[in-house]
Amino acid sequence: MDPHLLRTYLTVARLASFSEAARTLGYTQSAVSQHIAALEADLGLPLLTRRPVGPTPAGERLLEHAGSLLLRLDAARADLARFAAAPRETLTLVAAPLALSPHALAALPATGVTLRTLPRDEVPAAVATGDADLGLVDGIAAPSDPLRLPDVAPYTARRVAEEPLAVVLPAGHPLAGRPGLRLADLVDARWLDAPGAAFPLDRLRAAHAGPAGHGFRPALRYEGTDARTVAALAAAGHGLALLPFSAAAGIPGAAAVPLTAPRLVHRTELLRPNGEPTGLAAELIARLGAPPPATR
Amino acid sequence: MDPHLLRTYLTVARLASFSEAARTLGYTQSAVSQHIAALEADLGLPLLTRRPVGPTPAGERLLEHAGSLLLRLDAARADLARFAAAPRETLTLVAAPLALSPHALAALPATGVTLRTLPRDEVPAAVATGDADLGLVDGIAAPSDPLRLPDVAPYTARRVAEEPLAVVLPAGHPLAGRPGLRLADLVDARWLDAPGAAFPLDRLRAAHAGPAGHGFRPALRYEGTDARTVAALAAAGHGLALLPFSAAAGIPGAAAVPLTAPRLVHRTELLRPNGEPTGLAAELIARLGAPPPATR
DNA sequence: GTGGCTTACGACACCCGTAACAATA
DNA sequence: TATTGTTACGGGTGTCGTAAGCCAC
Repeated sequence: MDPHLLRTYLTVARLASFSEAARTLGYTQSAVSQHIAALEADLGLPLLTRRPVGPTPAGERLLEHAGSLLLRLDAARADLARFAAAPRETLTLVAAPLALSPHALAALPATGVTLRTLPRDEVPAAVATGDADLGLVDGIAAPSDPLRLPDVAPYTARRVAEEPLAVVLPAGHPLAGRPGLRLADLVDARWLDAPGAAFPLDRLRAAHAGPAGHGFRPALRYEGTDARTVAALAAAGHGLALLPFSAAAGIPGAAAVPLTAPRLVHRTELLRPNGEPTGLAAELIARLGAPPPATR
Repeated sequence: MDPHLLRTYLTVARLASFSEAARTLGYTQSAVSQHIAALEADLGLPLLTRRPVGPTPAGERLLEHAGSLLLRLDAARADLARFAAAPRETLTLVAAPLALSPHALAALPATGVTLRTLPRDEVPAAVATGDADLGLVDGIAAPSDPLRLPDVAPYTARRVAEEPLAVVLPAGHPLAGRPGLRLADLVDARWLDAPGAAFPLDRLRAAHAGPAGHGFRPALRYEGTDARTVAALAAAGHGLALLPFSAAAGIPGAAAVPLTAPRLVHRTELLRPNGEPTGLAAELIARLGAPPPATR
């Protein structure tokens, strides 16, 4: 189970072709063929069907492991590389779309920071592999509960902000006048399916904690990352949306009704590699700073 | 960053000796020396001090990564090996001490099961690496909240039981008569430090969610895994203990007072490798079975 | 001087590329 | 027959063990 072999296996499975994978990796087809053969011999199992090329059941299983394995390997190398490198003048901050609260934006220093936004679940990996120095992620959690983040590497997460959640509905909606709404009352409604900008619907199903599987039927799907667009879509009656209150308020034609039950908040956390932060990173951490850190 | 090199690095760091590591791994000292040199050359950093042998700061960092990396590698290999192996007649179940509720014990089939108990945080690794086929872990969580388990490998966790928590105090204790107790009122008390049988004290500090760091001062330390002993120690006045109600009740000289705030339960989950369970495992899962599974 | 890590060197295995082969569409 | 994966073979690289050096106690 040499990482090289895993990497070629992953590439072959992704591209569904030995020759394409060879081109991508800078090997000959022959070498790729030998890699796969070696892996199959090592594990004693066929991993790929040939012609057409695709993973066998065992291969599917290996795919689940190989990705995170290689990711962690990259993360380890990047973490050690940071140790050797001289402290840099500039710094990259990646953020999930909804993690950029006005407060966070105001806290950015004038110069030296590059900001990039990424889908929510790619942020931890970006920080782990050193693609970014710091990351802002958001999510739904019980008040003062840490987010559940994938542990692709040992990093430190620190609370940056918590704010209430709001359900966005058209201003004319029968429930729009309510002072608060309960998730349980909205299980059967149509919801905007906007995993990039709002939250994946199965996240809502999990939060609802009812009998799993059903409810929260998807209406229109939106693949962008702009929360304002989601709110506007909700205002136009394309489906409900759950957003942090600050992102939901002030949309023309929309009503933002606080979510009262279950007791959940929109939380954002700052991710950074373990260890002492360098100059500019330390400054940014302090500016965004908030309560005590929790290492994982 | 060949896994072999990581393995020898880990061994050398653990044993603080090149020659000992060589004996353990079946290499010569020379080979070990070359491994370390190769790793240091690859990363461009010194990882170990010689004479005495110990990790440098960068080496410390690598240790954090290397362990889980190799664990995941083992887990992947074990998972694939299961695919090749014939379904077995016998099955190993590992359980954390407090995860064995009377209900769970009653559900075990008459034959074919080997039961082993392990410290709480070794259970997921045991299931991942195939040392065990199924695992029972317990922990403290908000009602109907899944446990926070380390994701050493892709496995499936399924709720088996939830029950209230109780504070155990001596029968004569001033608070013993109360109908319920709040964790906040007990921050300044002395607590038994019994991470094996009860819960690590920093777990309590986290649950309390107050200003981190202090509170829940440790009294006597108990390193065994017997909950009954912990309860008896609490009865004898050696410090408070938090236990699942069923484990806390019925101890002579002890009062078990339900914990009322924060709203927490003792939850136990069944861990199994992803994929279709085989015959005997499927039976056990069904017997212990409860509500819907959640894959991670 | 002894124990323990490093370096030099040689044998062997492994890995990749070239090239001939096989199988599928 | 064209394309794509497999197999055979040869050269280069890497890895391990033996043995000699080096350094600290």
